[in-house]
Amino acid sequence: MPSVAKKKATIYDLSALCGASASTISAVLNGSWRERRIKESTARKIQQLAAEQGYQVNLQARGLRSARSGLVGLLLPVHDNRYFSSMAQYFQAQVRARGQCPLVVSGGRNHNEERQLVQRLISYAIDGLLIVGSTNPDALHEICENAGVPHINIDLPGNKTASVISDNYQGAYLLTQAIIKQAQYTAPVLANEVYLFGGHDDHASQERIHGFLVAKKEMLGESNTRCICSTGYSPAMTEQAFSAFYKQYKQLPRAFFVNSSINLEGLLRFLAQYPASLFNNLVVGCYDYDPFASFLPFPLFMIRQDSAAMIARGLELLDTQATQLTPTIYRITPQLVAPRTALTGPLDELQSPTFLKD
Amino acid sequence: MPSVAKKKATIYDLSALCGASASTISAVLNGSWRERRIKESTARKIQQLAAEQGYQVNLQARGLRSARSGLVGLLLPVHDNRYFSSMAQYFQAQVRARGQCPLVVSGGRNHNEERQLVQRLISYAIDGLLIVGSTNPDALHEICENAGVPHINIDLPGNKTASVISDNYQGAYLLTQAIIKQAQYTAPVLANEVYLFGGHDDHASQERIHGFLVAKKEMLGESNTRCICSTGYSPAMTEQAFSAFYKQYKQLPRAFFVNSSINLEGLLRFLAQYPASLFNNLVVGCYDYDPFASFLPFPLFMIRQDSAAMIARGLELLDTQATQLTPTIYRITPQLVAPRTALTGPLDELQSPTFLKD
DNA sequence: TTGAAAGCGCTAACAA
DNA sequence: TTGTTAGCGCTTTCAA
Repeated sequence: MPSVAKKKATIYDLSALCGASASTISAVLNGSWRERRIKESTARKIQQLAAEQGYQVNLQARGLRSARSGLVGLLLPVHDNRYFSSMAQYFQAQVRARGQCPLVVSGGRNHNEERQLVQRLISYAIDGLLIVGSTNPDALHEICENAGVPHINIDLPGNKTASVISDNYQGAYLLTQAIIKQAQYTAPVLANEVYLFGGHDDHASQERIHGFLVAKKEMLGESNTRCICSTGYSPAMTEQAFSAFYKQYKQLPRAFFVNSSINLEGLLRFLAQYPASLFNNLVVGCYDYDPFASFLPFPLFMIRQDSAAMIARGLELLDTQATQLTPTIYRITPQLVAPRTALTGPLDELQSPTFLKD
Repeated sequence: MPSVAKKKATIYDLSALCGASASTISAVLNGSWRERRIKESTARKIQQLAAEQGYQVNLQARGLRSARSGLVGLLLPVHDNRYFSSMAQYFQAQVRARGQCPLVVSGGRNHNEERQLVQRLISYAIDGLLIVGSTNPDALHEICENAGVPHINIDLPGNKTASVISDNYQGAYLLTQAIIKQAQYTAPVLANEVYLFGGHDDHASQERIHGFLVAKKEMLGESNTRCICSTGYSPAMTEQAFSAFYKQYKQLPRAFFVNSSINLEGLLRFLAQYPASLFNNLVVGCYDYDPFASFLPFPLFMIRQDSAAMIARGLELLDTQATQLTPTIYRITPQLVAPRTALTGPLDELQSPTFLKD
């Protein structure tokens, strides 16, 4: 660097410049000056001086002294996904509005990685943590609990602290009804022609499978097989699942339910290997919403989970967190989205940027 | 909390427990013990003790003392976008691999917000910052420079520090060629039937417009109008742009180039208002890649920018940052993606999670 | 090979 | 209404 970085001003520098003591400066600059009964005029003077000098608090020092950092953590499974990244978007806005700083990390659905990240965040003295979609939230709970860090589970519930989740049963029920009805427009549908792809051993999947089975039974009666194909949480593994199915049955099911947009991506990888004309009559449901997916060339019903509400509720709960014997699970109602629907999202709430003028 | 958080162990607690001094403990626990010529056996002993006691460094204290935090910042325009969120994904992985902690924030393309965020990050003593897609990177440069924080521009270049950008001219040239060729399969194409939607006054847009115009001229000759429609950076504004075009011409262009996936979302909002059959012959190019968009029911060519390479180069440069009179701009070649193509992404590099077993 | 001591920049009692 | 003082938990000379 050419102009070597000027050493940053401290409250002592300001103190030397204006004669007030460091503690007065501190109080003025951190907003506690009214309680400290500091004269309005001194406060103004100091604020002006600070501005002139380009003073910036050292938040590490403040955090060290006060044992809180102003950082609020969001632990996601992955960034690269519309559902989770919209959570990040809302989280960032809401945390900033509270005057804190968002710290968004992703653990790649790897439990070890998640543990390490949480440890790390705690080492930075985060003031709170939202844990999204962890497959072992209770282990993370122990870590947070030991460190006295308030934390809430989002999307996948735990048994040790409050959780905010999508109403997976309800969403799956609606989604299943929708795809069956759609398939029935073409021809009557049999119970064993409707499948679910996904279904791991986590809570969300259980509930979705339940909703799927109930809706199916109500509309089509009992089937002799469960019609559930396990995929993984990656596009590649999902592609394999579809390939395997296709190899065995020489076709895809009349209608099927896909557990998330990540799985849906796997379906596309599968489809890409064949001419588009081969799968003309697909009817698909996806438990996730993606604006582009909604316009795919087959009827695709989706569920949009209300990530704004989930984040808002999660942040609220961080403040009120009282440990209960049986921690509450808050269910947030998701929305069924018909094919060819372009919903608005978090980006629509951004301020109009300056280039609007032209 | 029921079991009130045990006060966290400090190096002094460990010191009391094992008789070694705080400075010895410190050296052992931060890895500098070999240089300090501490006996292997004492080191082992202390490490074991620390593990037993569940000791965790206080990174605020370490940071305060050593004037670095181990935090590396990534400032994005928005989270909720495949291009930027894939950057976040790669960034997180690479920063973690370097033993540091990623701090991803988004400024919503609002310059004030960006300034505040950068100030904030600096207050946390970040060790470096990648500035992605800022419309005024040079103003942010001043702030970082004053604080002595190494920083690199990504995606949109600045004049004050090195920048890593997509080769926008080349990408736009290829994309334009592709959509014109595609449209020509149906019938000959005139120069004024091919449009570009997007085009703000930033560097990337300029270069893309240039590539678009050159490719068009080469293939179709000069046209009497420029065929460029300004949209904003939001889906809503883009929808308006398409509506306005449609109102005026009663149709969309034979082939057109859309500046980003955010603009493409605006196109879908427009399309959603009409029956699908009305726009059967669209040929579209999008300067961004989205796996779902690739399977839309019209030929959609896309450009995938190499976010992995951009982030990797950016992080490399952070280490070597020497201010130059004319800071270098590194261009990263993007990839033309044919319709119906499902590329792999950052999620494919994640470790296989444990539930693979079933 | 280790320990003692000073101090990073801030906040919060306690005095004045 | 303001100043003095003692740390927060760590790193880093300097001594031993």
